[in-house]
Amino acid sequence: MMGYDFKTVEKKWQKQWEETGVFHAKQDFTLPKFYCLVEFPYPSGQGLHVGHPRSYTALDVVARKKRLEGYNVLYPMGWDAFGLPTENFAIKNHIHPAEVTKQNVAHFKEQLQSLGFSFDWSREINTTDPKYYKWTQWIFLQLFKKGLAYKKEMAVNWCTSCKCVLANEEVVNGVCERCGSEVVRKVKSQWMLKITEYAQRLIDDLDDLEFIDRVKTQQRNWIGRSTGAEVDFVATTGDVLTVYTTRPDTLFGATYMVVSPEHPYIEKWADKLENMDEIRAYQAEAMRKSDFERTEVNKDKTGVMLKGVKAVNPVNGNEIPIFISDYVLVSYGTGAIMAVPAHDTRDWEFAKKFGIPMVEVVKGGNIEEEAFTDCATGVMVNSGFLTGMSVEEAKEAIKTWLEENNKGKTKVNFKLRDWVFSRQRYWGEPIPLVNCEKCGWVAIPESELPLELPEVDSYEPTENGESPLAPMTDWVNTTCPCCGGPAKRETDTMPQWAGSSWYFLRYCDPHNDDALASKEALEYWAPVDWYNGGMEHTTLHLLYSRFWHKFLYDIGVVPSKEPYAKRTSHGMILGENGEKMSKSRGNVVNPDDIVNEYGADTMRLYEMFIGDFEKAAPWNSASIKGCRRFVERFWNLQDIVVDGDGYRESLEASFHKTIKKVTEDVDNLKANTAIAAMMALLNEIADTGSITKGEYRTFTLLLNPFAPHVTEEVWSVMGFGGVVTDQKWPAYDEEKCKENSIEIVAQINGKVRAKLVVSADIESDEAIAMAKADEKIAEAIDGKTIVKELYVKGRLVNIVVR
RNA sequence: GCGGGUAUGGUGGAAUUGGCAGACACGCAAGAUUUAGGAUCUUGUGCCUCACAGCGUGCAGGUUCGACCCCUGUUACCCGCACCA
Repeated sequence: MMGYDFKTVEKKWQKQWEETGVFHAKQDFTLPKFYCLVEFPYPSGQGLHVGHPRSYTALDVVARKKRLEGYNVLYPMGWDAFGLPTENFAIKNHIHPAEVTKQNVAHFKEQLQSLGFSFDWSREINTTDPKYYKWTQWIFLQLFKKGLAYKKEMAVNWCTSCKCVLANEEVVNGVCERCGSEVVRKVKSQWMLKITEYAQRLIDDLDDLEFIDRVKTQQRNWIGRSTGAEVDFVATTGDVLTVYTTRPDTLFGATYMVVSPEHPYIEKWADKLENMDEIRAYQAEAMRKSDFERTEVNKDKTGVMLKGVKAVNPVNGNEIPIFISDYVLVSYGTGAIMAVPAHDTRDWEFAKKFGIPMVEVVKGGNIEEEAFTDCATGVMVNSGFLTGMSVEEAKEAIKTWLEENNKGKTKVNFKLRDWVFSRQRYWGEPIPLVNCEKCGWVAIPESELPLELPEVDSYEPTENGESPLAPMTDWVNTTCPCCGGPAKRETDTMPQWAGSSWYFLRYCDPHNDDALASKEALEYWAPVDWYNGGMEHTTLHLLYSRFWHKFLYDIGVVPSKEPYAKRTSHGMILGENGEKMSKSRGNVVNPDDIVNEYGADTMRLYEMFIGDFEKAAPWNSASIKGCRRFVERFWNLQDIVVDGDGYRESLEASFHKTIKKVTEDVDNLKANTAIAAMMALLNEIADTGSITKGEYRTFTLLLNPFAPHVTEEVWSVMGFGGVVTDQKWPAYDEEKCKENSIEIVAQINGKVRAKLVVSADIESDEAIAMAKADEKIAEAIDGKTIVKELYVKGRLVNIVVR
C-alpha cells in the first residue's frame, strides 16, 4: 500500500465539494433545520491565524454530523471587512480600501478552503458590499425613526498625534494604540444608540437562553443593574440636589455630599460660591485628565469644598457641606452622591483626608479602622425610626418614608451606557442622514439606499477631527428630503460593530434585494441554533447584536426575541511558550505551514484534540504528530481489510460504545475525548490484525466530520458507494454497549486489594461473596470485625473492617 | 478592590460528576526492521522500591466506608471590570 498522499487527495475533494455544492443549505423549508454559526472574521492583511480554525473546525464537525443525521444545515461564512487596519494600510500604500479588502478576502477564502470547512459559499457575505450595507443603513434608519438614535455632545478620546477620534477600544493604557501618543478628552457631537432602553430585557431574556454561564454572568455584570433610591437634598440656595444611592438605609449617616466636577449646579451657583477660582482650577484639572488618568489615581482622593452653599439632609435636617470630586462620575446616577463615610470605602477615604465627621449608623464593624459595608449582619443605630432594624428592613422602611414624604423614590440604575455610534473615518458605512437648517436631522428616503461611500482623494483623518468624507463638498451638499432646501450629509460613518450586529440574518437569504431577508427564510432559520465565538465579544458584538435583534423583533422584522439559542466559546490557542501568540513575541504559528506539512485533516484533528475546547491551550508542534499517525493508521487499515458486513463479536460492544461516545461528545463540544475514543478503538482493531468491511465503513463515517478528506477517499477506494456526505450517521444500541462480563475492584477500607471479573448483572450479595472468596481479601479480613459491606453496581465492592 | 476561572506524571490533557487517578496522545527508554532515519512496528513508562508494601491530583484541615470531585481556610497564576455610589 502506498502512503497516504494528503496533498492530492485533499485538493481533489475540496474541488469536488465546491463543484457539487453538497454543503449548500437546501431551500426546502419542510426539512428539520440546524443553523450553526461561527463569528465571521475580519480579513486582516496577516491572513488566517491558528486560532481561527479552532472555532471553525469545532462547528464544522457539528455541521457535518448534523447533515449525516438528516438535518438541513446552514453553516455560512462571510467577511466583517470594514475597519481601521484596512484603512490604515490603504492610507500607507495609496490603495483603495475596497481593493485591499478584496485581496485580503481572496487570501482568507483560499486558506479556509484549504482546511476543508463545509461552509455554504453560495451564501458568502461581505459587510462592505453596498448590497449588504444597504440593509445595515436601513436598520439604522428604523432605529432613528423610532427615536433610538440621537445626537449628543460628548467627550471623546482624541489622539494628539493622529489628530483623530479613537474608540475606547483603541485607547490602550491611556495612549493611542496606533502611535503611542497621548490621548486627551475632546467634546464632539456623536450619534448614539439607546441600548440602555433595552437593558432590562437584555438581562431578563438571558434566563431562557442556552449560553455558557460565564457569558451570561459577564453580560449581566456589564449591564450592571442595581436597585436603590433617589433622594432629594435641598441646598441652601433652594435648589433640589438629587442623589442616587443603593444604601438609602444609611441616610442618617450622610455627613456630606459630593457632586461631579461637571455638575451643572456649579455654574448655576457661581455667584454664591466663595472659592470659585479654586473650583474652576479643579474642574480644569479634571477635564484635562483622560479617563485613564482619572481612574488611575484611584488611591488618593482629591476634591474641593463648595464654600457658601450647603445642603440639608432630608431625614434629620442637618446642614452638611458639598464637595466636588472626580471620584463622582457625571455619567452614572445623577452625578451627585450623598456620602456616608462610616459605611462606604470611598467616602471613608475622602472623609479621613478632609477631616469630615463620621456617624456610625450600622453597628458591627470598627469604623475607626475602615468603612463597614456589610449589609448582611449589621443592626441600625443612631438612625431615628430605623434604629434597631436590620439593613434590609431599614432599606424598605426608608424607601417608604421617602415616598410618603415626597423626598425621594425607589430607583433602578444600570452601568450600561448608550452606544457611541459615530466614527470620523472613511472605511465604514455612511450614516444615511442629512442635516437641514429648517428640518434638523432627516432620514434619506429608503429608496435611496444604499448610500454608497464616495470616492475621496484622501482617506486620512482631517486636522480638525472630522471624517475624511467632510471635505467632499459635492457629496456633502445635498437637498433636504423633507423641505427640498439645502442640506448637508452626515459625514461620520458607522463603527465596525454595525455590520456584524445583524449578519446572521442575512445568511438566511443573502441575495434578497427587497428585504434584509424574506419572512419565510427568517421564520425557517431563526434563531441561530448554535453560535460559537470568542469571549472577547461577550460585551460588545454579542450584546450589540442581541440589542439590534430585539429591536427588529419589536418592529416585526424578525420572528424571534433572541438571535442565538445557544452560545459557546472557545479558548485561545497560545504559542509554544504558553504565551499569547503575537508577532512581537515571535511565537506565531501559520496554519498554511501546518496544512502543507501535515495536511488539513491532521490540522483539524490536532486542534480538536489539543484539550478542553473552552480552555486556552498551548500549541505543540511535537504533539501534532500523534494526529498525523492516527490519520495514516486509519488509511492503512486498507491493508488488513477482510470480508464481513457487521461487527465481529469481540468488537461489537466497543463499536457501539464508541459510536455513543462520539455522538454525545460532539454535541457537548468534547471533540478531544471523542477523538481519544476513536484512537482507542483503532488500537483495539489493530490488535486483532484485521478489520471487516462493515467495521471499516462505520469507522469511516464516525471519523468523517473530523477528517473529511481521508474518510471521503477511503470511502471511495473501498467502494462503499456514493460519497460520505450523503450517508447516514451510524446508530448505536444502548443494550449492545454493555459488556457481558466486567471487571470490578474489591476494596478493604476504601483501598483496592483485588480485581474480580464478574458477570455484568451480578447482584450485591453475590459480588460481596465473590470478593470475600478472593485470597487476598480473605487474608485482609481474617481476624478482623466486618463493620460494613457495600457493592456499587458495576464498580466495586468495599468491605470496612476494624 | 469586585466578578469569573484554573492548579492532576517529563508535556498536552482524561476521569461516567462521590467509586480502580493518569484514558488518549506527545516525549522518553529498550528491542525489531532498515544502507540510513526526525519512517514504521513491539514492549515499557506517576513517585519510591529487587520485591512485597508505601506515597501521590497547589497547600492545611474537615465530612465520608470511599474525595481530583463536597465543606472550611490558604497560596499561586490567568481573564474580565475597575471610584458605577
